[in-house]
Amino acid sequence: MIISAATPLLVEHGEMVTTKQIAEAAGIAEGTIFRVFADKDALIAAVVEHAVDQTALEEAFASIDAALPLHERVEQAVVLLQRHVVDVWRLVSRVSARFREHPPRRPPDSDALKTLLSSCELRTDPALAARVLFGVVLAATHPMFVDEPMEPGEIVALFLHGTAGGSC
Amino acid sequence: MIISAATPLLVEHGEMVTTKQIAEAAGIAEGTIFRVFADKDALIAAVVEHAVDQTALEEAFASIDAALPLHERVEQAVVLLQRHVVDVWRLVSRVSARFREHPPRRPPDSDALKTLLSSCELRTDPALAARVLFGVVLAATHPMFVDEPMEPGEIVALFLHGTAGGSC
Amino acid sequence: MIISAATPLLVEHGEMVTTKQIAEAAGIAEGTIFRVFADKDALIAAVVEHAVDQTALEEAFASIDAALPLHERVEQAVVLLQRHVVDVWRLVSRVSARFREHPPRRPPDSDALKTLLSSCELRTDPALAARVLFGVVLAATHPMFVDEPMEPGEIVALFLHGTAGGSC
Amino acid sequence: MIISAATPLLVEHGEMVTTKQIAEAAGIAEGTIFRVFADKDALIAAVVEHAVDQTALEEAFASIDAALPLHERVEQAVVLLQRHVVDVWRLVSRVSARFREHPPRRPPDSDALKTLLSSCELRTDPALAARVLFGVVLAATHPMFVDEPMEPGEIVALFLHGTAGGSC
DNA sequence: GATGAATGAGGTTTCATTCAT
DNA sequence: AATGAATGAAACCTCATTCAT
Repeated sequence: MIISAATPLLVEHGEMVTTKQIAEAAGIAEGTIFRVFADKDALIAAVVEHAVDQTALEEAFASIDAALPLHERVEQAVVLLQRHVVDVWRLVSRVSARFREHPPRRPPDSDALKTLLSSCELRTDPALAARVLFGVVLAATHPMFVDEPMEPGEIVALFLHGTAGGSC
Repeated sequence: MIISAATPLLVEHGEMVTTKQIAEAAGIAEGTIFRVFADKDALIAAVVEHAVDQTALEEAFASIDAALPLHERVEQAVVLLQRHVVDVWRLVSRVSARFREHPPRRPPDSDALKTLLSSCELRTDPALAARVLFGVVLAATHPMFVDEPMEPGEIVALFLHGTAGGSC
Repeated sequence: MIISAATPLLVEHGEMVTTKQIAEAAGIAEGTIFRVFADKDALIAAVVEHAVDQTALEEAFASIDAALPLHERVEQAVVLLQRHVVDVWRLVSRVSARFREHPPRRPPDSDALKTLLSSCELRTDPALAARVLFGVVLAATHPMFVDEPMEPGEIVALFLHGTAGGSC
Repeated sequence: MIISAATPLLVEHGEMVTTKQIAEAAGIAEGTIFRVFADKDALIAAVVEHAVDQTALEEAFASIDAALPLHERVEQAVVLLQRHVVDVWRLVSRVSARFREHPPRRPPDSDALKTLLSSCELRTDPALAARVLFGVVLAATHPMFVDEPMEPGEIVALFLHGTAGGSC
């Protein structure tokens, strides 16, 4: 599959990746790429569209049991977001220029995630909570920011209770 | 100055920016670039090195009055980080591939910021607090995540007290 | 039929025509062309050979009644040549390079036309007369030279009596 | 000069000529072509425009002495047209597709040639005379029609007196 | 026999880099 | 020192040709 072969190369090299590299990685001839995609730009667009397709992520959020205690629900959401951050946002940030006009739907916009976070136990509105959760996960997971991803449980605690509350 | 002319172009186009574009923006001839930098790669490296140079940021952190109440100190730090996020991390994320080997020093690594956050009022260690603060600022400021940056005061509240504590 | 589908395309695009275009016009698969012709060059050669096949033209010339008055015979020849010029020479001139070595038989070489013009009423030899007739027809008919073809009768008059003989 | 190097190649190969061939013939690097012309199409357009520029031809016609006897004037025009046919119309006919919309100015449209032929000694109007002269010259000169160009004097005689007037 | 997806050689075009001025 | 025309390697892309179906 061309798209799956191209994705890691696009993460690695950005739009500087060559069609030759992609063809080699996909085990096909260079010309074959252009039977499937009009040009290199269309291929990149397809890779990104495929990567940011959040159907799977949305379904995963939706399948989290709403009856669980808040911190367990959030922890499961964190695990999903961590994987997504590594898989997708490294790609998106590499080719962000092409999102000036039509930015992709962002994980914090997920309705299922907002539903998950619409608890009377939180004092913020769900949309803001989702965004903050994503930000903390990002900073605690993305290789641009940390060498090793943080543990989900630790992320949940920071998200829920903040950093204040020391011993003095 | 070549570097200052090249920086916004590098943010805009990533490494796909051409030396011709940079020369035009800098108001010099294309060939002159190569009297200053060995090749295009050296120019990009210099742009990034200049951008991530945190001397100014470090000094700004250091100049925050340690006698201020915690939330005011943090708010001033948030303002600095927001500016830095917009100015620098958009660039870094566009050319992140070249940081696989030698990643640049990240804002949360700032000693002055850690000192600022080494308060007994926080229950986390300063390094973790700095990282979380950066993550929240990033998610609340970067155009890839929000259309409009959030207010610093709001960010501080989330950082310090988290999202928990609803009315039930 | 591949050849008849390819002919107008070859007139339109010259040798730049693609085998894909020809296959589409002929309503067949691209690969089928190569079951019939060794390669694209052989197809073009066949198209040209078919186009310049003057059997029909020769027979038409031969069927002109030799008992008719000279100017009527010539006029019928002009009509035939005009059709031939439009149909064939637009093609030949587009691919003329391949005739450097083995040029196709040219209309003025037609034996029947020469016979038609071997009249004691003409002061030129038939071969020259045929060539001149063809030249006048060409300049008076080909869309490269005129917007609208001239009337056959007018062409005959010029051929027979030239342009001299004004009122002074 | 790129244009003068490209002209004979365009006559020889039509639009199938490669930019590599042109660069080699011009003794320059292939890339240099694209510093001068936007693309291959612009180069071809420039070659044709240069070739069909009839300023020189027009001036040459205009410099023919109007006081000369008609047949001498015409003979000088024939010589000019013969050279032009060989130089220019072989090129134009090879790339004629691009003249569908805006055909180049044709030699018979030359005002100076019409003036030259506006003699009371001719019974045709000058525009028609010019076209006929061009047609006869074409058929008597172009390598697509004759192996060896005919003598100018012979062409003049055919033009002026036609072919009729045999011995019976 | 016919098909059309796949191929890859080769065409057009770009662009980092050089160097005579 | 600065220039920018020239370079040519390499990028993107086309298309004649092949071959498994």
